[in-house]
Amino acid sequence: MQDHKLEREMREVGEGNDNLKLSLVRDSTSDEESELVSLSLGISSTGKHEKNNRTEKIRENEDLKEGLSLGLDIRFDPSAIKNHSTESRCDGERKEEELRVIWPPSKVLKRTWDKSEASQHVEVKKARVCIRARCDTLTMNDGCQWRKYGQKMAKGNPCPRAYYRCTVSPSCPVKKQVQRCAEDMSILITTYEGTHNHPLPTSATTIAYTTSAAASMLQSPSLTTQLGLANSDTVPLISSSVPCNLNALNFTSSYHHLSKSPHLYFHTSSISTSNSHPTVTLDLATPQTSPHIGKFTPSLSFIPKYSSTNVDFSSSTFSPLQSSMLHSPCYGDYFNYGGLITPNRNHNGSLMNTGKQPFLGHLCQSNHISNHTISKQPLPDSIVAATKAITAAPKFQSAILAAALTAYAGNGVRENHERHRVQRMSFSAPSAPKRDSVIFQPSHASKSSFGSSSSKSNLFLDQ
DNA sequence: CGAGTTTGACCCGCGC
DNA sequence: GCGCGGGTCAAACTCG
Repeated sequence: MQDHKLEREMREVGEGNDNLKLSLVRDSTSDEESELVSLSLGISSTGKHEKNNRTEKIRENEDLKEGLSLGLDIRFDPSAIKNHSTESRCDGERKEEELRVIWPPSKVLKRTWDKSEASQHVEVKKARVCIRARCDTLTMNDGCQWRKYGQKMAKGNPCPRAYYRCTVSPSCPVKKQVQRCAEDMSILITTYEGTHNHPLPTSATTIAYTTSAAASMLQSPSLTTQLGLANSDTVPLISSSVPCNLNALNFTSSYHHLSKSPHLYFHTSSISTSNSHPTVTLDLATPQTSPHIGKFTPSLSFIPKYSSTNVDFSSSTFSPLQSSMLHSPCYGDYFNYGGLITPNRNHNGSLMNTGKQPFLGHLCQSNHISNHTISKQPLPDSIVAATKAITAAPKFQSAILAAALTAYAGNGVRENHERHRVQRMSFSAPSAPKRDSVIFQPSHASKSSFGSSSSKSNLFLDQ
């Protein structure tokens, strides 16, 4: 019930802005299946803690009644959206503020780095989300600000593991580990742990949403039972094909009537509970053939709200993730489909480049991406430049990542979507010679794609 | 000079 | 109990 309300309000938010079309649709069946979603923390993979988990599950289900609850003790506050829908929808800053996800801590935290307090967060510490993605930079730009506090050589990997803390708030306990994959140095393995206890920029919430959603899946006893995680195995979700109804991951944009399948298939992800930290791994770097769509799976489905033959993002229905991602002040600067590409700036007006990647100076000048340019007039120079701008954007990688993660959730409903007019944004398989390529591939009516790499960027247009 | 990074030392949990 | 490895601390260093 509340989900439907949220859905309606989210859509209203989108319709209030010409460039923002939201479509958060909860399937009518999801009310039933939401019972299967447990957001309990500190899930144990073994049966001996099952009793505790059950207690936690009951507690968490009670929490669910109060609002959408994400894993890792994250609370999604629908009231913020409600407020948004009832107030001004034109004020960009206000929208940004209101669309920020407030993640209140389970308790007010002082700096949790000291050991005495760290012990109080053992449970929170247990759930981790590991993201494997091809990335040429030192770290993925996920929208958050991080401070490196350590580096260590890990056994069996020639590449050092770096430790970062979130510095958005001095009391934020969130940490991440970054390490290159030993087998493939182009793959960056980022492991997130903990819960932000402060408002996040929208661009950061994309990752936070998805990782926490994945964590919530990990923490679902029902799911773990289905997957046989009680045996402390790593379970490839691609082979399990277990329907995963994730409240948090169910942000896949769709029309209500299309959203009949609440099933999510994580084709290249896995859950591991073999160590002290139950970890869900979202593998965005491994190409795999999906039984559902027959090609590399990370693809993002869009349903054009209006008949669209262009790559018109503003007229497509995005999930909240996608919308916030693409229309946030951060992305908006780069992803301003009809506007000037300028570097991101943080709240203080200073340049945001948390990943330390150098901005491409020329890209900060007068490169434009317009709907018209993208969809109608292939202009190689400007397009290439624009593509570079997009891919050089400090937040873009997180956009890609979030979109890809969202895409996982979207795969389950794709089959339905494709009976209709579906625009699809897909992320190319790394089998391509160039890495980090991104393909926006609207199906049927139109097709266009961005491609980029560390060495060269290309934009392919195919009307 | 302040903020962020580097890096060796230290702590702690776990397996043997 | 011991050793190993992961994780963290904090002084030194770098950079803007």
